[in-house]
Amino acid sequence: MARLSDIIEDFIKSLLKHSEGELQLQRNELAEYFECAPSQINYVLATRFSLDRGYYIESRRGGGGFIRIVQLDLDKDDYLLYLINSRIGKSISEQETKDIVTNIMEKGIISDREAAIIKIGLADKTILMPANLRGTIRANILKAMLVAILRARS
Amino acid sequence: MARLSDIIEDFIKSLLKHSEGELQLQRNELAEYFECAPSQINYVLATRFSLDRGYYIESRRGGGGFIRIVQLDLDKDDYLLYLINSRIGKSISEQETKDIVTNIMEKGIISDREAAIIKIGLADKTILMPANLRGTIRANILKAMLVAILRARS
DNA sequence: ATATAATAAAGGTCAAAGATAGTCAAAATA
DNA sequence: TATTTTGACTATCTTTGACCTTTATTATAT
Repeated sequence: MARLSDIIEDFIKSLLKHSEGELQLQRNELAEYFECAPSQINYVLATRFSLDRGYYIESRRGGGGFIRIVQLDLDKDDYLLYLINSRIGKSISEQETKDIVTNIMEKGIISDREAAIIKIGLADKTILMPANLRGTIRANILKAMLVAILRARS
Repeated sequence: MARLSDIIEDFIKSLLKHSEGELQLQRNELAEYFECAPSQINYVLATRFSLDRGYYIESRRGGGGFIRIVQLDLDKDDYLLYLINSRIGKSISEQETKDIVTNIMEKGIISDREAAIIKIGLADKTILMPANLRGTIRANILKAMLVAILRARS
């Protein structure tokens, strides 16, 4: 028996195909269509449309609320993708971050100013948290920012 | 399904475009035009034409009363300093951050891509910490990034 | 004519109700 | 055991309406 989550995944992917990699839908509507709990939609999004898999989710609550799924334009040997999926991991130090950011600047992927913004924002001095948390926070933010760069390129 | 508040927002913005950044209107008239409660106009003004978004509202009650919406045009460096030294403070929400960042983008202080990097990096979803810490972390990072922008320009 | 009181004509505030989406952990299933 | 499904509870955003405040105009008294 095919799992419902997989069916929903396929459904969303077929919608994405017909909409140029960007799609907006309503959680409750979709849940009703598949006769499942609304939170199952969140489960599908979290497990099948994660950053690691090349998707980015935005949403809004309240009247007229929605969920937007953006399919990132993935080039298999994209260096940014490697950073996001393999290099950065769960936690990263300030020095490693600086090295990575300087590197993508030198490659011409980001500007001097973008590099400066990211480096100062993710410095130890800026993230005033216990060291163990700091590395995690930094990794999450850095990965998210690289996604923004990936997205802005196409 | 489209939010009425967004429609009213767009309407006001199109009026502003044709009137050089300053506009006077009557609350009840507008409410009647959109068939909504007059207080919804206040809601739109408060959420879409806030200071953070670069607008200033004046009004007057009684006979001949009006609401005036002024699109602010500020000195870039002064505004950045104001944000860093007064506006942001110890903690700031995701929505306020988005408003501010969108505003400085519209003013030409940062690029689209820089705005996207900052907004995605400082989203609730990115900083996965208890809500109280999140606001503090965000405020510190945002201020640091604005400093980088201030330094990199001029 | 002048001061004052009543009325009308705006706009403001706030909280409740309505509309979505998110989280988390227990229960079910593979 | 790991993954999936469900549901109770939470968070956020929008819409509405009852009640409040301010300003202008008109009526009244002196």
